Amino acid sequence: MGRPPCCDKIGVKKGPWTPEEDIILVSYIQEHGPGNWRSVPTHTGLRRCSKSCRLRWTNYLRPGIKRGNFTEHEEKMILHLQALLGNRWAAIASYLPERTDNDIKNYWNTHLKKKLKKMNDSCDSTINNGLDNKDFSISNKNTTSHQSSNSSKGQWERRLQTDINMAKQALCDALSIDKPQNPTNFSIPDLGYGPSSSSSSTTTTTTTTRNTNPYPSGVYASSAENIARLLQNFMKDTPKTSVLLPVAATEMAITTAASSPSTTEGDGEGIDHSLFSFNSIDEAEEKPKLIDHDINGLITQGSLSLFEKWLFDEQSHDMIINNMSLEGQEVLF
DNA sequence: AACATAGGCAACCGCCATATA
DNA sequence: CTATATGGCGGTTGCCTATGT
Repeated sequence: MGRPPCCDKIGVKKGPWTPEEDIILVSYIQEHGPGNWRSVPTHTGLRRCSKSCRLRWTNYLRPGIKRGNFTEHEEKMILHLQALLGNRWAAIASYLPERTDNDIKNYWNTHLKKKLKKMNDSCDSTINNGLDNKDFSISNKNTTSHQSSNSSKGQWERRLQTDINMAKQALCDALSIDKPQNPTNFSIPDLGYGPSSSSSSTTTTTTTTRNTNPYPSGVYASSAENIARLLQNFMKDTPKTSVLLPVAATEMAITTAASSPSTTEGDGEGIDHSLFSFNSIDEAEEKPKLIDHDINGLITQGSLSLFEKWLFDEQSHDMIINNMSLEGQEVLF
């Protein structure tokens, strides 16, 4: 009955991953592609649970992951998406392909939550000084409700559904406007976002890329230097180690360090398993993820792209956030 | 300089939906 | 159809580092 166990729990190693383990995992995935995690520990000899391997790959080793400080734009997007989607970090991360859900979640918990709390506190004091807090903004409502540990999942889901429906309504309104090509002209009254008259001027380079398509073909190829960095650290940390460095991984480090990302697709099952052959795999995995999990059935694909454009447009974003009816705390940033 | 505390982050845990035998 | 494993996700923990006393 059922499937065989992925790994025996006995002898499974826990805790931080060593560079050696990372390299073994990376080279294995480079050869076989991500997925089929159950076979990873047995084939690599890693004494890790398959789940742990998958997590390590998706959260740290996967090419294209951007680490370090979040930009102001990313921060705004997270705030906005969190207000819209709640703590659905994977869904939020799908809009920030360079960031992992874990990263976003951590950033939210360590930075943004405090920031919001601060703002809410100041807002509360403002409200107590004369404003009626019955009709609080949607942003605050959502934030507090999603964060509230007491709120049931059912409530949360209903709220999310309401939010999405409102966004959908707003999109329908926007699409009936004369110039649907210009997503920044959306007005989202139900969300408390004021009408926009801002032009869709250019955004940052990364944003521009994502504006056109949230999942550009080269998104993972764009920064695989974390693998190279890993190898560098590995070399630095264990200069005398005689661990057999997989050829593929070495080539990859050299390739990523030296060359710009390849834009060619590569033969999915080819012999040349370059690092960038992951692109097609990841891309194929991520694209439907967004549509299936987030707004599927609510927004058509055409509308979705407009929605995303709107979402990714920094200008409109600034406007939106500034117009979020935060009842006396408009100045968020 | 030594200790205490707080913050950040990687990794684990547990649940759920889905796949599979 | 049932039982069980897998993959995915969000919540939480615990270690490490930075900062304060």
